[in-house]
Amino acid sequence: MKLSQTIDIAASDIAAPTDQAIATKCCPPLLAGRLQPEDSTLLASIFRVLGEPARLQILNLIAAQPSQEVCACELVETLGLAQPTVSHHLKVLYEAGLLSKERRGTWIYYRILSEKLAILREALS
Amino acid sequence: MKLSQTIDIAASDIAAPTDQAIATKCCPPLLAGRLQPEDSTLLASIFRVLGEPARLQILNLIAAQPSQEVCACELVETLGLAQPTVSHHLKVLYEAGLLSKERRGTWIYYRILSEKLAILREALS
DNA sequence: GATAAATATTTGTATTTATCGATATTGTGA
DNA sequence: TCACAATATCGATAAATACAAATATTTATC
Repeated sequence: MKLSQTIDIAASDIAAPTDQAIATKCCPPLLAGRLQPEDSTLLASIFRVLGEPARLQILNLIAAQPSQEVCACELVETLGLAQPTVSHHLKVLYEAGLLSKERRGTWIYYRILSEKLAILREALS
Repeated sequence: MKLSQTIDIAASDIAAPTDQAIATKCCPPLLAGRLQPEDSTLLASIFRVLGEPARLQILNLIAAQPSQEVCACELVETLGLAQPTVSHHLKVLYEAGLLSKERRGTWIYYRILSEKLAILREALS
């Protein structure tokens, strides 16, 4: 019998699920130096992920937990969105490198990857 | 005869052009405290503005100028986009409170409103 | 006022994306 | 293996938006 395993992986640490991968290091300065066109596309793709209220609420809900993590099932209840919709948003956040996922039995727990947020913060400095 | 006037106004300092106005103070903490649904919509609307490569390049171009400002005509040349498209992006940035505009004769110069960027940075902290 | 230049708006189209129902997949426990 | 629960994927639709051509507006200069 298989016991519950703990597998914690960030999307951007492994091979990207899609062709338009998002590099782990993508820290072009927005307000200093010259931003290359490719870098602007990369940065914009991350900001666009934050451009949805539901996704911001997901990040906020995770950050509000004492455990700093939340399982997908809780999100479905809290956000008032359909399960496929929540799953979609989690995937978008995950593939952007903003979340890590960790399976524990049937449940999957998501955590914030603060590195990516730090990159965005630096880009705004 | 009318001389060139200097009129420097930020979109969010005056009555909003559209119904979905963006408040000047909109600093709900993303990673601390509870984010209200309305706040998430407000924050997302600003992040969405940054979710376009052309708009990030506009901000970067302005920041790269020693004068910290740029006239719209330069942007059209540099970005390689049609003039209406650039005008549209400038309008989006302006109405989001990220840019201020200043008319000097025929030309209009745009500057970055760092306050809004600071709000976003705090939201990511 | 008339003309030319810079910027904004209008309008239409194509693309992207949020949403959800239906269905598939994965893991647990009996 | 079977049934159940959690999550992911598929397919379709509606809404948002980027883009540019055509046009309008604003401003400076004559």
